[in-house]
Amino acid sequence: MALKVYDTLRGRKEEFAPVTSGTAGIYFCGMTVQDKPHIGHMLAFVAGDMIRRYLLFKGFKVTYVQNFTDIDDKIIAKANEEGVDYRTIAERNMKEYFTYAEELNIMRADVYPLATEHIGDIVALIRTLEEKGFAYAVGGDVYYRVRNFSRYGRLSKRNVDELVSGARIDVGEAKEDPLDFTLWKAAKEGEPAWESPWGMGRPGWHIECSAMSMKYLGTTIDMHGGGQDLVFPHHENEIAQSEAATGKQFIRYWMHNGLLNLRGEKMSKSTGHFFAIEDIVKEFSGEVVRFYLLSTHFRSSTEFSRERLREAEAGLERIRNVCVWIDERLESPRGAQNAAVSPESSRLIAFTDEAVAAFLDAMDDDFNSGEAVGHVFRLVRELNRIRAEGNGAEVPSFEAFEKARGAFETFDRILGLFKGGLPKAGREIPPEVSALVAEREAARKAKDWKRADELRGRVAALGFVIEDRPAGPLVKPAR
RNA sequence: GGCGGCAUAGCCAAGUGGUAAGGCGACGGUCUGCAAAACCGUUACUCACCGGUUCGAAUCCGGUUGCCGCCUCCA
Repeated sequence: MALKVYDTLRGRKEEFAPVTSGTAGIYFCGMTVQDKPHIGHMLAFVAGDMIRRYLLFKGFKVTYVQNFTDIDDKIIAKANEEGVDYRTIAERNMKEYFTYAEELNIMRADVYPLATEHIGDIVALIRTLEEKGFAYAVGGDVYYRVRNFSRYGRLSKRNVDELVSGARIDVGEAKEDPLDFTLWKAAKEGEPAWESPWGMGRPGWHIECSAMSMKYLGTTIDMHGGGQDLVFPHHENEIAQSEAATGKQFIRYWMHNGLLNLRGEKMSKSTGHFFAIEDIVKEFSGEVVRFYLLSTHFRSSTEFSRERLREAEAGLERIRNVCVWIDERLESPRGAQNAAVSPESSRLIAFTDEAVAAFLDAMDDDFNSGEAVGHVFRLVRELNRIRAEGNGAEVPSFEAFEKARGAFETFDRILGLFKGGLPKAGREIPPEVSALVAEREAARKAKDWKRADELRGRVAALGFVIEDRPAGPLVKPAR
């Protein structure tokens, strides 16, 4: 099945056809680093990461660019508030981003362009727009002439004439039309500023993304992603700027993730109504947070909930347990001795193939990770069933278990479930823990349950849990 | 007011023409010294409501109700 991608502009799923066959250029709108990242941001970046991983899995040569907008009014305001340079604020929040991106197993982008490091490209783009009649300078400001771009409003399904009522002219602005937006903003006294043909100033919001995306990915880019709240005006303006300058289609597929709400209200930096990822990661592992975010299709908006996180934690633990069991089977010499052609084996191999195929079909359908996760769980249950019932001759073969492990490797590679690769059987148990476990086994043989429970308590205090299996105790790190 | 989207079990959630994935939870059972993990069974005769198209609709069309987002900074 071919990969289908929902494009916001066309409003429907389309078969993915990149500019150059076999390669995919993706630009993902990163943060304006005015504040620390919240869980809603992370949803967007996890979604982008999952899309990228899937394209890599499909064999595409992917170039992934995620910007930071490191200069804007809010950053300046924050810097003034704290009495520091704007860079201090920007750098601090970028560092925060990287810390939690790593927690959530988000791959590093190929390029992380900063607005302030691309002033030359931005100025050049504005000059082009000026020459083509799409931009005009008034004093030290430069504006985009929206009504000159006939396709304006197509992405966000808005009619230019109906937009006028919402638009407004701020005090001190000298726009020709209320719809026009700022490309370059003259600096006030004491503000960070760069040289330009229009005097000292800084780029407006929107233009940096046009300049940087085209610089790294070309004039026509395969995919551009971001939150649904960026559709208007940010992405609408990006199209206007880029296509007016180049005369070419800017983006082939617009991908917008749904927003994460909190108590029925969108999380927002400006109102302080949000959960910083920093606080959530104190309660749940980054892997759990990621799994939670991927359990729903990225395009639907959802409600942030600790209860859902707890459910995700339980579910991920199930997957982890089965991976550990597969590893145990493959590591045990007994596992290798089973006949390759038992009915159990062929059944498991067929089931695994079917589950992987269904998983990939779901991913091909607009990266439907929610459905894909369902297929992961189907295989989990099948394996657990074998584990519960299977003993003796009907245990599947080494090859069948290898097949199962391969399936989970595929799931992990695409969804990024586990930071250090697939969970393995506990082979790295500290000697003091093993000693306690052995002591407890002796107590259990002697039916000294009190002593056994006490020893289990001591093992727990060291951060490990014991599961008494028919074949002996399994020790694993507590989660 | 304009534009867009969504309504599926106790909760979350997949499903765009062929008769309801999956997870969490709950209840009953199995295993177990206990626990943990796990398995089996039960948990939507039905997909907000009303019409229509069709041999057949949760899925398409029209209408109604409710919720949400955007229209201002925002992933």
